[in-house]
Amino acid sequence: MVRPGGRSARVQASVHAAVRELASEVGRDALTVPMIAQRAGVTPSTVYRRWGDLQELLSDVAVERLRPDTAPQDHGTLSCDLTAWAEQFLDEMSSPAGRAYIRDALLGDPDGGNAGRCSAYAAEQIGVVLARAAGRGEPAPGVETVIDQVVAPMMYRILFRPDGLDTSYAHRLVAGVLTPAGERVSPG
Amino acid sequence: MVRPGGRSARVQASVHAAVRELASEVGRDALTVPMIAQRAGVTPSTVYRRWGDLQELLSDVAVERLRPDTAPQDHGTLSCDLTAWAEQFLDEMSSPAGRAYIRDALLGDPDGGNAGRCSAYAAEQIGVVLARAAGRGEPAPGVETVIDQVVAPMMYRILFRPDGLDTSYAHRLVAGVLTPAGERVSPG
DNA sequence: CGCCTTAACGCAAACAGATTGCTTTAATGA
DNA sequence: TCATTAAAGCAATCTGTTTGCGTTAAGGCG
Repeated sequence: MVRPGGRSARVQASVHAAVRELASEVGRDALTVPMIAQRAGVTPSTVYRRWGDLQELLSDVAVERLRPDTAPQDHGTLSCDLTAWAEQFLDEMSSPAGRAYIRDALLGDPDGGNAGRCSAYAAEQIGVVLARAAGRGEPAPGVETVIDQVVAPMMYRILFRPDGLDTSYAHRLVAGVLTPAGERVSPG
Repeated sequence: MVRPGGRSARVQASVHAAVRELASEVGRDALTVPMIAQRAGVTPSTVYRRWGDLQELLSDVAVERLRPDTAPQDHGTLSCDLTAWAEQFLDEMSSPAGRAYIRDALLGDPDGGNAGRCSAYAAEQIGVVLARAAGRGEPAPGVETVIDQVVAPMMYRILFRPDGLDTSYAHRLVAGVLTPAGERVSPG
């Protein structure tokens, strides 16, 4: 029996808000469960019983913040749409805050559900862009292809090689996935 | 003034060994610093002073275990070499143990140094394979291209979508990076 | 509308891991 | 061998975590 409404919902909202507030006040690394509980007007045991530990709570909050709040903008062509989306994605995700959210989402995630949700967000956004292109009659790759050739390389570098990432890298990846291979140049 | 030898080295080796032993005995999630310290014949404060916290210690150990112990085998052609390497990489990294190591390496890694080291290991192995191909006179892509189109997609799926990964996925990725784009099929 | 069941929360005590000042050991260089 | 000092040991303290039990209130039902 799950109880999604009423007091439980208020506690969840209050705790999430407390995490966001305190993270911006004292910094993410200084967060503790008792501190969050006090700000949320809740006892620590409530947090531990619901989320298990600090990492799972942070993972929960991170996934919410990584959820796109709006559909990708329509620039008229697949190339422009994908480029703009990739540019924004890289920009947001490679920032210190973005990297912290990604790490948190991956971290406190025993069953992989939160990570899967993050990936689903990106896939959904890309799906919108590609469906739009199909509606225009433009030839377009599949969602999985874009994930493999655009999202995955950006995410890999964000996580494993944070240095030297810039807009032109996103541009090269998008160009690569849209360009017939003969004319392609190395994205390195 | 750093002291890499003598007692410090013994403590480091002893603690690392304790982590590996205990991880296989009681499971990674049950590890605690006091437990590790006792097994290593060391006081907890020593571990905290040297590694900061449990996550950084586990990150340290994880990176060591992710280091390849041998050069990629030579199968005679670039295609075979890369395929075999990618297959083994995916196999090792997508296992529960492999995923735990990757997560640990990413996790307790404030400055990104450990994650960078992991990426460098892969780049080095790929570099060997590609240099071998060049020695044979085979045409070969650059290391960065292979990382973008083979390593990154595998790692992305290991971290964000652990389901449905198999050998054929690695094969498709390698085929994709070695095949002139006109004849390419979608890797999805 | 009010009662019943029980999930979820509050409280507080007990526990365990993390931190720190001070002392002691031993690695390095002269 | 001696002087220096990084690193380890020890122990007290502090803070975060866990848990048993009583209380509150959400959701279901007559």
